[in-house]
Amino acid sequence: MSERPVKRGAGKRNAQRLTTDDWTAAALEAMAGGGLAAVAVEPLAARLGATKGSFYWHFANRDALIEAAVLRWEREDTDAVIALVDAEPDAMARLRLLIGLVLDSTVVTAEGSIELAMLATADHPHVAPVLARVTERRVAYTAGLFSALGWPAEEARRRGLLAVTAYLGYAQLAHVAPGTLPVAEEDRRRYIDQVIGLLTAG
Amino acid sequence: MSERPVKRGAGKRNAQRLTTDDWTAAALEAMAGGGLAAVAVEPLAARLGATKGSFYWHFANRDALIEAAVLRWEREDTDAVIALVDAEPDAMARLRLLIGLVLDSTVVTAEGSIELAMLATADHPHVAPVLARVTERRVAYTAGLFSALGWPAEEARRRGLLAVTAYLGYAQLAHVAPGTLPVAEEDRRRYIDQVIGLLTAG
DNA sequence: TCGCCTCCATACGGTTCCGTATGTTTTCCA
DNA sequence: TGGAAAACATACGGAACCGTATGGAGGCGA
Repeated sequence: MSERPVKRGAGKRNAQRLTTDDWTAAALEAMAGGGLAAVAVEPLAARLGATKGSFYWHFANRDALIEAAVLRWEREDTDAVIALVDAEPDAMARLRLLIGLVLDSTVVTAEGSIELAMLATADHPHVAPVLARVTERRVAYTAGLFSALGWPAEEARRRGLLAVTAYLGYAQLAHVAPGTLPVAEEDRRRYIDQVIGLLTAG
Repeated sequence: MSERPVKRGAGKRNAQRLTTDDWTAAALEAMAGGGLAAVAVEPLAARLGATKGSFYWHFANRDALIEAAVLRWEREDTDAVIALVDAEPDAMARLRLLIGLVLDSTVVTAEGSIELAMLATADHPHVAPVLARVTERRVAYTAGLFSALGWPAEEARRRGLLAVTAYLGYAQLAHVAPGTLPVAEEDRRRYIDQVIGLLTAG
């Protein structure tokens, strides 16, 4: 447990004055731990060593904080994997890298994932459009990978769709029934190889 | 919209006296619509045309209602598909039937699914064990299907795992980005055929 | 029919959060 | 260095919920 509130992004001074970024960072942190319901003004203020007076100077209301937080998440955290994978020149290696990265990410951030919290509140008016955009980008990118591997557009789309569902479902499994997943490193590797093999079969 | 509160299971009389089943049914209904947070005593009582006085006679507290509701869901609603599929004698036909049924179920109950609400509150002390049991049963059953199709145990396990993640992910996709899924009946059929083809490839 | 037990309504206190109103401190610049 | 503006604290009212306390209506057996 970190003693003081964790600063996100470029470290500001450790003074008392808070910025809007401090609040959105705390909001995302709270969201990762307790879902959207944990993004509550008064608890957040207490966690930051401040009061509501500070918050309501930076934001109009709780809803504005939520919107700013999820938009920040979309902007800063969702394209990281795609950017990393896209640096790889070989198409097949890109696919391998992508599958390996995302399946590993589910176990690393098993408890307290922001993404799981977003999925858990997908109906919220400010969460829904963000999730829709992020998801559509992922499907399009993954489908593009299969296109680059030589499959025709519709076939590539279906395989990309299956790949994304396999990731989303894996994240859910890691959350609700981690015992069903392969734990040993060798078993994990075999599972990933199997997924890649089946996704590129035929 | 149904005018009067919907009775779940065998229809009781329409009188004023409420049973514990009436309360758990209303709880599941509320959960499907608004998640676990919507399972609140006072709103539920209002929806049933009663007051909290009635509720606290049938249950010790809100937590007891939640536990009873999720246990009822596990008991009554989670093995329906397995029971249906298991009646089919041919193994390959069982797999086809299973995949078709579960992928169709995601679109039918797109809004207001109890299962999505459970996944969204997977951390709750009473929800977690139920979800874990249900998920493990599903993985085991699906792995069994692949075993019956001739694959060795570990290989069957991996394919069953992939099948379950494909379902869970599909349900999430249908919820957060339905636009990415095939809408036309022909496209849906092609996608299902593709999934089955890849799951049984090699 | 009398009293008991079941089932429910009413009324209350307590908690947690939201949002506003208003005063207080800090910063920074003219 | 004074004073406005920015950044915060304090205090309040209100909503939504939980849980308890208590009393009342209605069936049912003795």
